Amino acid sequence: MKHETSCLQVAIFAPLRRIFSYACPASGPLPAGVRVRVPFASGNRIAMVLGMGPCPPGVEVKDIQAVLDSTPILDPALQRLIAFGAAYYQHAIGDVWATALPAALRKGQPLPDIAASYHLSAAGCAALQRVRGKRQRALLDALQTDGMLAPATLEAGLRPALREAVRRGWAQAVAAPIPALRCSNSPFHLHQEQQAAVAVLRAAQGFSPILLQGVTGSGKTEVYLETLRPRLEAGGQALVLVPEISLTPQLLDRFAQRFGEEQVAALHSGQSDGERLRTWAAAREGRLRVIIGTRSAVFVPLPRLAMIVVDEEHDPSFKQQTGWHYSARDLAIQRARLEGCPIVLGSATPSLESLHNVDLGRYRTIHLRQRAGGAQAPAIALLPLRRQGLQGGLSGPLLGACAATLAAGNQVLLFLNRRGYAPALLCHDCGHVFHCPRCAAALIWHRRDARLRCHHCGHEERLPRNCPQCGSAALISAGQGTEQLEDVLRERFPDTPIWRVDRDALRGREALENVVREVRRDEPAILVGTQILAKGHHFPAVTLVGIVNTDQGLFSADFRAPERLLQTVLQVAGRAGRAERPGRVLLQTHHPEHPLLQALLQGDYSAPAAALLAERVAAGLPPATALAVLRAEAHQRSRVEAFLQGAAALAPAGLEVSGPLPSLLERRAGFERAELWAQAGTRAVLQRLLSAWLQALEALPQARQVRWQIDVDPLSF
DNA sequence: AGCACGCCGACT
DNA sequence: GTCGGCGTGCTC
Ligand SMILES: [Zn+2]
Ligand SMILES: [Zn+2]
Repeated sequence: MKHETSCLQVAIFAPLRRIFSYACPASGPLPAGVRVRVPFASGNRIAMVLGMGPCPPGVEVKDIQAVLDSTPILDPALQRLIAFGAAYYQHAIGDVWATALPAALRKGQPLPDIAASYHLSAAGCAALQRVRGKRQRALLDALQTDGMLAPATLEAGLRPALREAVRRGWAQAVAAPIPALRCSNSPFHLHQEQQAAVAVLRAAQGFSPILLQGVTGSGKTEVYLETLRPRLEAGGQALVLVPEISLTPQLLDRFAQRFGEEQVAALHSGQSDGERLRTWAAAREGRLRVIIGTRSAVFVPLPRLAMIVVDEEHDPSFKQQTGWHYSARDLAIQRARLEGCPIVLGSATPSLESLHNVDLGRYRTIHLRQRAGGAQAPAIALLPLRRQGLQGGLSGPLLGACAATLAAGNQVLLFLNRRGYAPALLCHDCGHVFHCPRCAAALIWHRRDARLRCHHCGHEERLPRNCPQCGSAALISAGQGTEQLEDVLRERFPDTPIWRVDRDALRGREALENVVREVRRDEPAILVGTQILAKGHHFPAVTLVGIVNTDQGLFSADFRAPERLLQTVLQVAGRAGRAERPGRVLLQTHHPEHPLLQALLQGDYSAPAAALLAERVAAGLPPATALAVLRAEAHQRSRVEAFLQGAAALAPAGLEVSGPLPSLLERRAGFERAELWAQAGTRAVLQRLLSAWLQALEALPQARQVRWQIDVDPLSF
């Protein structure tokens, strides 16, 4: 029997809401943050050491199989961030660790020693004469000619050869020097607001969250660069988070030009495991000064972290939608708090959460209202739709405006957040609607490849010829998608190039870049697209923006829909126009009198956003209160119902629970889905109450009959 | 999450 | 008669 408090406490890299104990190794206790391989169930798994603790009573603990790290792979502040992330989002600690680490480390690969460079040893010189392997030969030659080689710069094919050469003693490790930082000066003259912003941001010390509200084209990136420069020159490192992979290349270019190619790196899920691991390890050793990355980059170790930037902080992509439902933006704020560094949240259309924090005095805020280069804000106007015939969802006036714009030699951008040809196909004779067999949703007609697809599960089928109900061949579509818009426009403007920009049209890596390059040639053209058009790329020759389906955002069951609409309209508007050719934005709507649209006409974000925030406060919704959703799914609706009823009954005093309510998508991939809403006055109180509640839920017998998960601060429903 | 065990449908 | 479908339960 082991001593009471002498067991290793370990988090298995799996979504298990418990900690497991193993015998303390004979060599002594291990520090928290070291990975181990442990026997588990019938096999073995990788796990993270959390510390020492009491041995479980009545269980024969096993010995660990291997210690994978000689020192903790994350510093104490990041370990605390992980612990916070598990506690706040009520998620299994082992899965949180696994999500936070690069895949290679999660799978148990060793942390590479990036600091080491290699040169040829005496034995290697001798071996040079007789070695025959092609790879080995090439490697030794390279070592001889270059004198010194860093694995990170070595072509991938030669890395195994290097490992082999080290093993045989032909190559010898030496600590490579960290390249010196050489900043170039800003090629721009900062306008007065930018200078003021930079002055405030440079002066920020310690934990200090600052919301940078800069209209599109106000030069936020230049403010980031100039703010970071002195901090980097003083030896610091910086973390820049962006919502999407597609936004990294442009930002990476700007940063590399200013701070040097070898000082800056991207980190995102589009990279290979090996590439991510090398970048991660180099950042950890202080060899990289700036990391630009998406969500999971918030966990990259940076020993001299001096500042965090979250760009486009309003973007919902910062919230992970599967597994551990964390918000990278919110964890970035927590990280800044734990590391005691300033954090800048930048956006032209800040989230109501951040605006609320400004109102409460938790964040400072800086405005950039001036556009660089004297560009004008686009004028916004409504196009009321009153019983007029629509052609493929486009009104006569909008088509007319398109024609006029093209005739003047300018470009048009039409925004419609719906892929496919039509969001539904139905029988003209009996009204039968084609539904997904596994989901409670209509199938989307993709006319280009004559298929019906479900956008919620993987289901797809050939376009049917007849109605399965009555046999009629008269099948008609309802509603419009981007494909249909494209067709209508081609017919109406046969001589104008039309670019469809959505996930279906953009097959392949470079597709978007190609379209952007073509469109920037400034010939008259029409861009039709989804969400993708709202992010990143600027189209200077676009002088007309049409929002085709405005009303989708006005009357949605999701209480965040109006906020999204407001942000999307202004973000899309920001893609267009330039100094000598200001843009204009037309919103098609059946509800021109709607207060949100009326407020939008001013072209400013602050006023309508403040109004939406006031509505949320009045309705007791986030960010005025804290919300979590408990979701459950099972093949039998009765099980879901029974679990959620049982859960509601167990809610601790103070936790306001409503439901069960059917989810917005009642059935997905054959699973019936429903949810409970749990609210509390503040996030801290919510966290405390949820912890108690979930502990009780785990003991609930009905819990084993369903798949359940908790989403704290949910963004989509 | 894996993985083993166990109990019912359509195959050699 | 088996092979394998996934529903259920467990992992220090
Ligand atoms: Zn029919
Ligand atoms: Zn489906």
